[in-house]
Amino acid sequence: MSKKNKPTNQKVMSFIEKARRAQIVECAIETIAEVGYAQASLGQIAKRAKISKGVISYHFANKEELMEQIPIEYYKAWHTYIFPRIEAQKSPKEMLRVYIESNLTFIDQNRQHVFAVIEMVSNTRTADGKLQFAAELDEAILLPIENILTLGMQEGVFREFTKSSARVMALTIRSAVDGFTLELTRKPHLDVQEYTRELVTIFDKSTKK
Amino acid sequence: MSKKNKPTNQKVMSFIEKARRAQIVECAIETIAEVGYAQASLGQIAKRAKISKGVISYHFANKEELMEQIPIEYYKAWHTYIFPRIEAQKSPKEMLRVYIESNLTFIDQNRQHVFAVIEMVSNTRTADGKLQFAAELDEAILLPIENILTLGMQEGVFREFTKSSARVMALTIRSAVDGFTLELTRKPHLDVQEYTRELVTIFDKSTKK
Amino acid sequence: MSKKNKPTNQKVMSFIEKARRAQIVECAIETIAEVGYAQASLGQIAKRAKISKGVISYHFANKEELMEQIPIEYYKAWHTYIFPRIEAQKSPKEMLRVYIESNLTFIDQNRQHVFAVIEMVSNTRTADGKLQFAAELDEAILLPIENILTLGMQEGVFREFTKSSARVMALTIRSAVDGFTLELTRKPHLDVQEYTRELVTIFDKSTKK
Amino acid sequence: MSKKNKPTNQKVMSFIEKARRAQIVECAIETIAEVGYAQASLGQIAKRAKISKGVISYHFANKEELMEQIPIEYYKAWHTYIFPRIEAQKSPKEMLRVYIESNLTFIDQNRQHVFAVIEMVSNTRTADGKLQFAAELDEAILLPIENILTLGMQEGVFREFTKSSARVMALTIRSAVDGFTLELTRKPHLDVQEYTRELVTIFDKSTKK
DNA sequence: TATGAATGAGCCTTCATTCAT
DNA sequence: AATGAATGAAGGCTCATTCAT
Repeated sequence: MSKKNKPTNQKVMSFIEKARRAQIVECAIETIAEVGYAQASLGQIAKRAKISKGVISYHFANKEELMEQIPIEYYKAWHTYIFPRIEAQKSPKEMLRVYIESNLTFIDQNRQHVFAVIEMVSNTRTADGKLQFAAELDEAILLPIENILTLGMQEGVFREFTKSSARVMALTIRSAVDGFTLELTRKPHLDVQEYTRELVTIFDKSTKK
Repeated sequence: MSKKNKPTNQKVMSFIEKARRAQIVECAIETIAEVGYAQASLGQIAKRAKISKGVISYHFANKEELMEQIPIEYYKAWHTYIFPRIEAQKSPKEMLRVYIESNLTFIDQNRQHVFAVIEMVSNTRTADGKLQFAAELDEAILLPIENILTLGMQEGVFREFTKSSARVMALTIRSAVDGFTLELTRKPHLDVQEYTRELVTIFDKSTKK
Repeated sequence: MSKKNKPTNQKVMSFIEKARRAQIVECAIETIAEVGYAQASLGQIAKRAKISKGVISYHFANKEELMEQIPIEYYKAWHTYIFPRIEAQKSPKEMLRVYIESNLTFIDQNRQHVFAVIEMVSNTRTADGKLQFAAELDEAILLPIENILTLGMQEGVFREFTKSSARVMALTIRSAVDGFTLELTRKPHLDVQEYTRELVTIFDKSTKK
Repeated sequence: MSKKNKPTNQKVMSFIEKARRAQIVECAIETIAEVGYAQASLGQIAKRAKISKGVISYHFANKEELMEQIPIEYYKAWHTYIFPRIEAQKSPKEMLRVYIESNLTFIDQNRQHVFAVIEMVSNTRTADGKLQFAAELDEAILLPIENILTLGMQEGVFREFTKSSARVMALTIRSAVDGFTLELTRKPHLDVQEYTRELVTIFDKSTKK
């Protein structure tokens, strides 16, 4: 994944160490959100964190390791927020509604972080030029949607989906959520509730029997 | 838009000059598509084009002017491809189908260019950190969808749309198309026809009365 | 003066920082003195200082900030050297003699620095092509001469001077000093004492009643 | 003088060739006068001359050869203007007055050319970093003054001068003339006649017995 | 003779990274 | 655990020069 092998000896981190890393990651997120990935140099990040550049290098093996934390942290927070809400629902139709609602709410409440992740995903590459997080992260994000669709189909409340048509449906829902993010970036005063209602309607209709 | 005023005196370009510029733009597209926007330095582009770095500076005032050509050319080609096909349709429903079909076909046939534009859109910023093309380009792309939706509503074949719900619908369709692009990048052997059919189905259902 | 606003927040510099900057400025002076302003690239300066190019950028915001130090330091040193000597004199005639003597001595003892400043003055331009230091620095240098002339006239030991004829006289004295500098550059083994005596004689005669 | 040996086979130049070279030199003078030596690239000069950059390279072996013409042409014109006027005088005192007067007039009437020469003299270096024209040109310019001084001394109208005190006197006069040039650059609306009168007075007094 | 095109060296600057303290 | 200092590679750009046409 990275040029340098990640150290297998996952050092046990002290509490302070963890806190310091978290603080730096936080600053990295803010920086990316404000000036964009390309301008988010270690210098910029350090300045915002009011620490010296060296500190970052001290706590992270390299820039890459720091940047990796951003989607990791994001995914953790996202997972924690989304899943309990979905699992609290009984019907697939409700699950889908809640998936859309909770995603949009989560994005609305974590704008900086979301934006930083988007910046990263579209910028970070492996040595051979492939997009970095695309594959793995996306599967993790698509799977729950596909599961809901499958469940709904089995229960007879959704229309028929083949494996691949379920994937297209899942990708479209996912894209709609990402599209909302971009629109929110462009129009920060967007009426989130209305947008949510519309998306729910759209995907309610398009999954109905 | 740029710090340096764009020269209004569009110099008359010789045929050769035009061809050379086009060739360099082509190489820039390839380079961005392969290594990403951030890594697409003039050096990289020149290497791919097997010319010296200076040649690029000779034909373009600066990197910005070169990069600007990419979405400009893209939008021209897109417009030329999409619109006649839509206008050949009689019903809004057909128009929407053809919008989706022709977009996916166009993307499939211009993968590199599309990808390069996506990279650019998500990377290029103005001096104050705002995304560059977001606003203007997006309106140009969303408007035709909104027009189709409005038309379909007036003709009574689509459900009711308020101005803002039509916009959400349009954004969702647009997002679905962009989502296809990303998926195509990740899975180059994707069954494009099937994907197209599914998207048509999804948005047929979600716009229906 | 410069495109980038000069930071008003004069950062408190550590002793080491000051010393390093001074050392780099010193090397810049040497470099300009040896190869001329046009050839005095950061690379050249760094090579002479046996440091990497980056170090200069680390200590100075940009080349301009480094170069600005040269006349600033020069003027400080010049002022410190010249003025006490003039003020120690009682008569305007002695003041004029000492002005010439101390200037020539100062130049003789700071050949490189003087030369570097001359190079800068005749090379540095503002964006609109005007010579940079010409105006401001020159007034600061001419004024003391004009004051001596005025004083001598009031005391009746110098001939009459109008405001503008005093200026021509001052300019001529200043030019003679600068001319000495150039001659010293061309003939490093010049007899400075004799040259001084002659200049004193010339301007003694030409100011006499 | 130059890195590349000047071709010994001084090709006989056609009239047209001479005219073209003269035109280019003229443009080079204008360019230097307006934007300064450092900014006077072949591109700039070519643009002003409304010819292609290649033309310059075609007519001059390299930039250096072009630039060399500027002081050469200047010296020719200067010589042609100054000497007949001096030789028309009978007494050394008159000669000195006319030397100053005609120099200032010449400078006033050839501002651009004079300024371009100053820029060049202070910028052009040989490979070893020495100022280029300093030596040779200066002797040619100082000698006539020294001759006047010697003559005046022999005729008993000037005070005693040793060889080296005559040189200092000559240098001072020369410096005064150069100082006038700089002042003229800074204050284009200078009263040239008054300045001339003052200089004549100054050097009349300082050479008098 | 003149041109447009191309080259390649050099410039200033930014930045991730290293290291002694 | 943190810092300031230094490095060196790479970036975009300018420019004198070369060359085929």
